Amino acid sequence: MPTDEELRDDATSRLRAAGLRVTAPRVGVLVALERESHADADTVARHVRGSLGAVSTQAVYDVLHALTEAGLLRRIEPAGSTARYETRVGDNHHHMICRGCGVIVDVDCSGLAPCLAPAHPHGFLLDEAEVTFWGLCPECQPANEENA
Amino acid sequence: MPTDEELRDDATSRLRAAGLRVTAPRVGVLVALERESHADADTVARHVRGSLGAVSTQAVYDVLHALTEAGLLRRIEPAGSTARYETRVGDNHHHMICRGCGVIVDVDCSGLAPCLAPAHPHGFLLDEAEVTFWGLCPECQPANEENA
DNA sequence: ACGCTTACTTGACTCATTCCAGAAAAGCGT
DNA sequence: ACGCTTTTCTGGAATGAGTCAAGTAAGCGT
Repeated sequence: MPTDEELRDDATSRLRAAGLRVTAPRVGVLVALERESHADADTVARHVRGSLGAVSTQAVYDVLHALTEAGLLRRIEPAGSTARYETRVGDNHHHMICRGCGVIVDVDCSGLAPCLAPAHPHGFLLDEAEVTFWGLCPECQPANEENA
Repeated sequence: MPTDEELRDDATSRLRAAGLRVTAPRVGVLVALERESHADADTVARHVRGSLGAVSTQAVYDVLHALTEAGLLRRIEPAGSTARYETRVGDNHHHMICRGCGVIVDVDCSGLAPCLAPAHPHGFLLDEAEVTFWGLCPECQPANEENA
């Protein structure tokens, strides 16, 4: 478990590497998402406020957009949920989402070539295959069986 | 191209088979989605009003929910778009979405077993793998190249 | 045809997110 | 350290998809 300082330093490096100014809200957002991946804008805002004090909602949305634009964040929009963000970018990994508690877990792509080539592309020029697995996490499986 | 009457009869049968009451808005919604698949609630409402006259927005939402619940419709929520509906249910097909014009095209699953089994399920009990292909449709490819 | 039950209407309302605009603050190259 | 430029703040308002609630209308089994 890295310290907050390590996370802040790392976030700072990434911001500079992307040619962006290093500001407290930006670093805070990156640290918050390292601590809790797949958080929504509101959750990120609460994390950032917890460590930095007052930060406007506006600033949080601005930062999330700017960092997503710069490729430092990836935005995902699972069905039935608000937009969520993660710091893991650059690889085309996928997600498993629990229908019970909503938890989102990263899944490596495992290089499934078939997933990138549908049987009939109909002339489409594809650049991404987004895969979302739906099911029940270990926590929610027993609870669900009892209800059934 | 089936006639409206054929579509209405077919929709009526499906409603009865599902044990649902046959009402004008319900039949209208099913016919609308046969005519234009992957339409959002607003588009469905406009179609239905075009053929039935006044139908409340609420009724459209109620019908879409009820029919989705009953398994007569499938709801998809692509990132950056509102919820969309289609009448093709029962098979686990996927979608290709054009980043240019937003058009959605069905893609057969082609039985890609790997897509249903991630490398590390982390104890999840999965019931669905949702695949969305992103790219440019044939129409939007030239336009995009010119801009580049 | 009757009446129970389900569906539809109306209108107010929530929620995430965006936009607006001016002022204040802060980063960073020199 | 200075000053230009970008970012953030205040805070108010608007948007658009979707929901809630209570009354009215309509389907359908008898």
